[in-house]
Amino acid sequence: MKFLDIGEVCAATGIKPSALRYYEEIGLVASISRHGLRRQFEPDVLLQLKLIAMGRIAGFSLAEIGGMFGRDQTPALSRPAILQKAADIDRQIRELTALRDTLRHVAACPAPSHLECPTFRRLLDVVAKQGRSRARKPRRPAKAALP
Amino acid sequence: MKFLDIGEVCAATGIKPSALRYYEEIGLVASISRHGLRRQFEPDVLLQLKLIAMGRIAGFSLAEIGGMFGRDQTPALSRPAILQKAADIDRQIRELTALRDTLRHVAACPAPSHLECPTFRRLLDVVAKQGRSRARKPRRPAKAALP
DNA sequence: CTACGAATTCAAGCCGACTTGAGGTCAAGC
DNA sequence: GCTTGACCTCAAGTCGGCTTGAATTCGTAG
Repeated sequence: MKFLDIGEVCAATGIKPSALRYYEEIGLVASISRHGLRRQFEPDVLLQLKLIAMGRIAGFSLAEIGGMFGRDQTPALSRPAILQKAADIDRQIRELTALRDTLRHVAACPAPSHLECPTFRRLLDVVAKQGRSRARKPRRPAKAALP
Repeated sequence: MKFLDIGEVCAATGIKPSALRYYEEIGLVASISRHGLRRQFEPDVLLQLKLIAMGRIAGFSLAEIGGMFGRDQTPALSRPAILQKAADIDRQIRELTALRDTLRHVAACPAPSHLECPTFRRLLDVVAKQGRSRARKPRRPAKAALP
């Protein structure tokens, strides 16, 4: 059984030990045993951490990520819920695309103030329309934080 | 001179007065005068706030957004720097696409544990390759919260 | 056998982005 | 002219996601 020492996991992923312990503390990953004090992980943890990194980049909280990919084999989220997440990401991709185009335009446009440039305003309108189409966000249920 | 009362701005954008004051405090937007105590804004602030919302969705911090689109007409960021941001967003889009595909696969795949599914692993590998090119600090976008 | 260095625990701290609460001010409507 | 309600200020609080620091425990190299 080749398990991975926490140090190896950190070296392989670039994640700090403290972060890894934190992930374990909140139940996002699990260490399988100890070597002395040192946590040992199954190699699969590397894939899980990759997944977690993906989720973070996509803007999901650790709690949401835990919900999407439960540590155990149970899917943890209903099929429709997962598809909803996928749709959310699609929307995010469209917005990012608009932002990217806007930035490229800003880099190219000679207008003195971008707010005066028609092309710029058009790009903003694109985003505005998408924003309008999406469902209303939670009415301050638990949180609205953005790190 | 038709200025917008803070209340109107909030109504138009869904942003809370407290958040708007915070944005002003950190120099992201500027109020132009007061009506009694009430802040008055130029109509352009609505576009600026749209821009800010875009940036937040894209995962940029308020500081970064302020750097990209300074309140005044000066571009605040060099042309290459802006293009670099655009390239970063392109990468982010690719990662989001991979995550979305992974989620859709998870919704469809019958394997007992996704870590055992070859398709799933292949998707992860796609992301892994991209991630290696440059580690990106994850930043959680704010969810729009209504009062 | 001892020293070393990496990992451990636990509590506390930090940053970003706001929100909340207490106490105050104001212009508009009756 | 008084009430009302939205806004004001300022300090403090919150939440997520870690990091840092102090004191400690190991396994391994020498």
